[in-house]
This record gives sequence, C-alpha cells and structure tokens, in this order.
Amino acid sequence: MPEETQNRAAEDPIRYNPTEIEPRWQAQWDADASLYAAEDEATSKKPKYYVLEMLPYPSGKLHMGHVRNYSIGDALARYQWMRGYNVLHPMGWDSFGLPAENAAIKNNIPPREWTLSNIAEMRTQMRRMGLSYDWAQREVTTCLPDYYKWNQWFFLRMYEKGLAYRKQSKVNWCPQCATVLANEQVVGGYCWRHDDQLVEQRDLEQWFFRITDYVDELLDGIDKLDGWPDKVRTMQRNWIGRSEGAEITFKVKDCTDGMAITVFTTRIDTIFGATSIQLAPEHPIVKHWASFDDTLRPQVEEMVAQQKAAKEADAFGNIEKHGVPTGREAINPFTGEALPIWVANYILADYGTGAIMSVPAHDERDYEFAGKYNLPIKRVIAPNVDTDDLALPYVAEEESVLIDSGEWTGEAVLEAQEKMAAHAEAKGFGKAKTTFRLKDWGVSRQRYWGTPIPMIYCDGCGIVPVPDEQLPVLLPEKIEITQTNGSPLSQVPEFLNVTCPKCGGKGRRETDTMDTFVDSSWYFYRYTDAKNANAPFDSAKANYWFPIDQYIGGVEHAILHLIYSRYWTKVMRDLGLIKNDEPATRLFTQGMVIKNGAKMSKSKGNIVSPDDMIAKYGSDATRMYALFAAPPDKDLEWQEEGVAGISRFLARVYRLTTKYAPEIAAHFAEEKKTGEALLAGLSTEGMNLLRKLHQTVAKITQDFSGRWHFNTCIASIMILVNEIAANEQAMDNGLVPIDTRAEVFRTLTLLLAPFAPFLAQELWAQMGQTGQVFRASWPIADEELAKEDEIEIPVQVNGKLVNVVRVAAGSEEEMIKAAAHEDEKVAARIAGKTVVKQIYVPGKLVNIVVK
RNA sequence: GCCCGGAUGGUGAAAUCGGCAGACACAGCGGACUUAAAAUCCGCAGACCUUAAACGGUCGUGGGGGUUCAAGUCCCCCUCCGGGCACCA
Repeated sequence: MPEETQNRAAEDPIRYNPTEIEPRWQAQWDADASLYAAEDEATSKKPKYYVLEMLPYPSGKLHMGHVRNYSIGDALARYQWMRGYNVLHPMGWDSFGLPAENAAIKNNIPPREWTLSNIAEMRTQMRRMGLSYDWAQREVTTCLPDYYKWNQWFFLRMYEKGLAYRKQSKVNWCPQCATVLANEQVVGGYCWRHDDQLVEQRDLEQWFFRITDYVDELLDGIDKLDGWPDKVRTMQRNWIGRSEGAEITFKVKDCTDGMAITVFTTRIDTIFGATSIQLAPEHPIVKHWASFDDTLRPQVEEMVAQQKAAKEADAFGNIEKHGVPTGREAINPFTGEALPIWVANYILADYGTGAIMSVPAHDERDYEFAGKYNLPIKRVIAPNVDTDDLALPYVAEEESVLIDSGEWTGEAVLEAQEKMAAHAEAKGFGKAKTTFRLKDWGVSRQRYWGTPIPMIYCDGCGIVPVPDEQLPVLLPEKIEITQTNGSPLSQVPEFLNVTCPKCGGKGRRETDTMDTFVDSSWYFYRYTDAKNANAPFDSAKANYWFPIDQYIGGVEHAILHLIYSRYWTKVMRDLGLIKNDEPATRLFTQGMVIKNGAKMSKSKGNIVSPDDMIAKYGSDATRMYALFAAPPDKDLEWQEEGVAGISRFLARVYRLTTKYAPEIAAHFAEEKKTGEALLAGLSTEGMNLLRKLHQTVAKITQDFSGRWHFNTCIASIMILVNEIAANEQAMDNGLVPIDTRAEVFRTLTLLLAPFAPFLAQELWAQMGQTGQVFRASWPIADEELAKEDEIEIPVQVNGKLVNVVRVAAGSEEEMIKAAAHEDEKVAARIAGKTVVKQIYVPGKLVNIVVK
C-alpha cells in the first residue's frame, strides 16, 4: 500500500484502521494478567473445557502454519468462553533441540540465550495476533530447569519400574547431527533434519523406554479414540504393526547339544508345506556356524554388508533375493521331515525371530526364492472347492482348507491356525505369538541442548540413579559446542565428574541427554499446574482438566508425538498421578499452508510472513483469512488478494456498525425491549433482518459443535452483513426500529468475536457494552424467528428442473403440487402427456414423471 | 503391493440426510461517484448452441458403467494426485 493512501486512511475517522484498533486493545489486554485465566478447579461451577494447540519449537518467527493452527484453537477457546465453559487455553515452548546448538556454532550465541530470545520474539507475535493464552499462570518452557527437572524425575520413576533400561543396540546415526536418531526421525533413510544426509547404523549403549510393555494397550486404545481422525488412527496402527502368529522351534538335525531354530510365522497352518528354513545373516546361529566355516563366513559377511547398505539407503525392498545353503538341516516338528537350512539376504534379524520357515506354495516371496534355487514346492492349502489348475503361489482365503496336512487335513485355515498353535504348545515345541513392529523408544542423544539423563556411573557400584533431592541435574552454562567427539557434555569436567551418591567414591555422569520427544510427551499436564515446585503437577488439578477436550495440531505429529504422549499418559496413570487412560478425547489435524501449489518453505522461496500480513491488513484479517480460505482440515492455498478481501469485509462491518453505534449505545443505556415487544408491528425489512440474523446464529453454533467448517461460518456472516447493507436505507429512514438495529449489530459483534477478536471488542465498546466481548454470552438462535415464511420449491419434470415456485412455508402437499401444475413452464412441459407419478419431498421439491 | 485421503468455474471454495451444482469470496468485465486515480457503491459473470438483444435450448462436478423419479453425493471398474506402511515372515 502506498504510504500516502495509508496516511489518508488514518485520518479518516470512518475508515477501518486495524493498525490503530489492534495495538490499542492489545495494550489493554496485555496489562491484564488474569484476562484469559481459567477459574480455579476447586471452586468453578462451570463445566471445564481444555483446548490445546501443539506447542511450537521456538525457531524465532511464527510461520503461516502456526497462524492457522492458533487461529483455529483461539476461535474455539473464545467460543467456549462465550458458551459458559471454564476454559483452559495455554501455550508453551518445545525449546530443547538441535537448532539451538547449530545456531550457537554458526553465530556464537549460547543456546540458552538464542532460545530465550526467540521465545520472547514469538510470544510478542502471538500477543500481536490477539491469541487468548494464559501467559501469566500457564506458560511452560521445556528448556528451563523448573520443567526439565521433572523429565529427570520421571526418568528415575521409570528406571525404578524397569521401564527405563540400558542396552547395546544398533542405532540410526546422522553424521551431520553427530547424534542418534529415533526411527521416527529417519525419513526414507535420510535424516529428518538433513534431507540429503543418509543415516548410518552404529552400535552404541543407549537408554531405552520400554514402550513395548504398553504396546497392546496402545494399539487397542486406538479403537476407543473415536474423536481422532481415522487417518491418524490408521497411521498409528500401521506404526505399531501387530502381527499375530506362532513361534515354532525346529531342532537342528544331527546336533547333539540340542541346537534349535525358532521361526516366527503367521501361517502355522501351512507348516506341512515348509520346504526350507531361512535365517537372517545376523542370526546368532549363523554367526556361530560362520565362525568356523570359511566358505560360509565371507558369504554371510557380504550379506550383512548388503543389508546394512540397503537399509541405510532405505532400499531394503529392492535387493535381489539371494541365499546360501548352510549344509545343515532342521526337523519339522509337525512332520518329522528334514528341511535344508539356508541363510538369506531378505530375512531381517530384528523382526520376529530372525528366522522363517519357507512355504513356497503359499507365499509370494518364498515362491520366488524356491524358484530361483529349485527348492521343492508342496501344496497344503486348497480353496473350498477342489480345483486342479490352481495357480501358485496360492494365498489362502477365508474359506480355504488344509490338504495333505496329517490330522489337520480338511480343517479351515483359521481354525487350523489356532489348533496347531495349541498343539505345538502342548508338545512343547511352539506357541501362539504376537509380534510388533514398534520397538522400544531409544531416548539417548549425544547432544548438549536437552535434558541431562540423571544417571551416574560408578566403578564400584555400577549404574546409580541421581537421588531425587539432587534434581535437577543442571545443564552447564559455559560450554563449547562442537559437532564431533560425541556428547558435548563429556567435554565438561565439572559436569562429568561427580561423587557417587551410593559409596561417595568417584563417579561420572551420564553425558547423553534425552530425546526432545520426552519434553512434549507430558507438557500439557504441566499446564494444569505450571508453577508447582514440588511435583510435576498436582494430581487433583490434572484430574480436573484431563483429558484434553480438543487437541489441535499438524498431522506430521500423528505418529511421533502422539504415540509417545499416549504412552506417557499410561505410565503416569500407573504411577498413580492421573486417572485418564488417554491424553486427548478429540484430536484435530489441520491441513498445510500452501503457496503456489507447494508447502511453504525456505528452500522453495514461497514463504509468506505473518508479520507482513499483520502489518498490512491486521491480525483480525490475517486470522480470519486463514479460517475462510478452506475448511481447516484441508490444505490452504495462501492468496494475498484473499486477505485483502477479508480486510474489505471487516471494513464494511466497521463502517456499518460504527454508523449506528452511538444510538445503539444510547439505546442500551435505557430500557430495552425484548421478545414479543421487539417484534410487535415490525416491518418486513426488520423481520427479514432478524430472520437472517437468527439463521446465521444457528448455522455457526451448529458448525462449532460439529464439523468446524469455519469457512462457511464466515461466509454466512458475510451473507448477513450483505443483508444488513442492503437494508441500510430502510434502517436510515426508520423502517427498522432502533431495538432491531441494536439487536442485529450487537449479535453480529458476538458472532465475529471468535474470529476477529480485536474488531469485535472495538465495536462492542463503541456500542456501549462493558467488559470483554468474549466473556459475553453466545447468542441463542430463535428457531421461530429463523423460519422463512415463504419457501421456494423447485419443480422437476422427469427429473429435470423446469421452474421454481414460491409457496407459503408450511403449505400442504396438495397445495404445492397444485402450484407446480399451475406454473406455465411446467404446464407447457407436461401438456399432452400422461402423469405417471409425482414425487414430493416435503419442503424440498416436486418431481412430475410423465410419459 | 497393501491401507487411508482427494480430484467441482479463470482461482479459493459451497452444496451437512440422494433433492435447484457453483453459496461466499478472489481475480475479471461493465457502470456510478471523481478533474483524475485510489477507496467505496451498484451490476454481470460455468461451457456451448441459438439470437440484433432477450427468450430459449444442450452439456457440465477426473474417466467409464450401474442403481434411482432424481447422483458431486450411493455401488462397480479405471486414471491421476497426496499421505502412511512395506521382502515384516
């Protein structure tokens, strides 16, 4: 906007000027620390409502994704206040993590300083947006000791319960981050932070949380999360990856020391068709054999290397199947047959038992492998109807039956699976077994900017937990950040060297820090009691507020954050801290913000800065556009012209409302007519306005409680404002009395309050209303007033629209049909034809079928 | 390969239970106001055919089939786009 225009706009008293209105109200709101405070849980008589948006990483600047996320949550929070709920609406900072260390290296700023100044900047932006967070009582900053102390406290509790443990394991290693990554942080074989960095596999001693102890509950609980999007529920099910089957032990033939191989299979019913055993190259027994077999060893080593390379390149599915016979055989416990044992490059050591029985006749992959090495193929499953020309491999259907399978011949596959597993268990060579894809949660990170793991290594006592009274284990402030030599903390002697709490001897601290997903797994509980110095939170408070009524965030957290926080909730429940099983009743995942068809990103150069938008059009217009341009669950294409359009709409509302505000203010100062008195002798124009008003109230109220299509909510407010503008003359010349005008504008302001809080507040005040508009009562739609007294009925002939007839609302079917037949166009269309039948949908349509 | 979404004018979209396809906006075009512009206000606006214009007609929700008096919406098949899982035994 040219400067000149802007200046002139500022001088015009009638013109909507968000750059004047918004800072004025923001100053007042900022000065009132209790403005958005929730009522005390012990005394509040209102029903509670906990609305939460995912806390951001404080990168320094809000982006449009944030704006969208918070606009949704803020509209909901304000709406619920107006509906009379006791609303908890907090915000915090997911403020540990690698970018702070990268910034420290790049700009030579300590991570803490960098992070805290980013937080200050982003908090300012959020306040400028007018977001209704309780900063004074609830703000949570995960990188500060008053928060991470409780991460450590939880770690100790989990250690006591055996839920935190240490083991050597293969880990994902990003050379650029110089740290371990969780599986979830590996995207297609690449680091989630470095698109071009392949992740390597390394062996390290790591701390793990036993999430697998809760895997059944995590999976089964998904069924009950009916307030969560199906998409997220499906993603979590896939991620957990339950697979039901059986473990069967095959004895190795001619082996005196009882050596045996246990395979995992989901198809125990096909065991009579097994023609070989396939082992992962890293299977312990393979290692053992290779150690003294000079022919086998190099081949196995090659396969191990190949698997590792393929995994790192995320191309495991692409490697060509290849195997080597070990020259040994295993005994099928069901048949007594000896089956050759092979080592194969497509078998994973860390899934199931690292060993399979190969049934070529009924498994695609086994069929391919058997074909390549001329292994026998033996059919043991048939469709219910006997066929001779069955194409192999034949994967069983529900009604398939077993053939050539001893005493199980003729059984249906599903029954056979159960019975054969039971048989194996009874005979002691197997059992039914469920396997999961989900692994325990590796939480060690060789980084500085995270929660120190509160453990000490003592030469005499071994692993010693830091006693509670010594918490928090503080991160040292003075530190040089490097990206080599493992953990930065190991370079700090004051941190590293410690007295063993058990024996008083010399000990050394754990120098790894915790995965930042620990921080975000329970932060929303801390909001309920953010200043508690003696406990992570007061259980009574958490039990009042939990579960979260509505959680809102990006779908990119569907697996990582949302599984970990579900897990943490169950752990806290079992520690007796809370009563709820799940953190959030309802979850909403908003769509991405797109510009020119691509997700906004620095690399694409299609970033639109919220600051620029707000400076140009104001917070209200920016927020409202984010809600108007698309339904909140879909992707949103950012078009600046659209923001300008919303700004024009708000200007229209401002001009119309302020025009009548003084007389409305005077009117409210006097006695106010209500109900019948308001309607007595009201003009058509007045009735039309009230009707549209109540229709709008009904629509928005319904949408808030259901499908959240705020785009159509805002459209309906636009329709209302168009109707008001169309009646401006009628209002000016007295056709619409002051009572009605006051009612219309006051209600319009209430309807705007969740979407455009600054403007609504300004108009509220100009109309002489006191207090905060978002604490006023949400209007109640009057069904009678909202009813149309004349309705349009489309009339079809043979299903094609011919004309629309107007009839009085509530007209009888016969009257409406008669009106349809009287219509000239309809009459012309059916003239000379026989009416076969007539369809009448009450209040909707008439369809006359003719021949 | 399996499992979820999605595809509607020039653009973002609407149509909530099978009942007027394109609400509400954006961009565009025409007009009013203005010396002029901006702002504002009013009007037009799916495509095609017909017409001087209007009236009128036909087609139209990714493609093909089906159910129905009636389909963007339900069923079957297919294409493309997005997301998740994947030699997972």
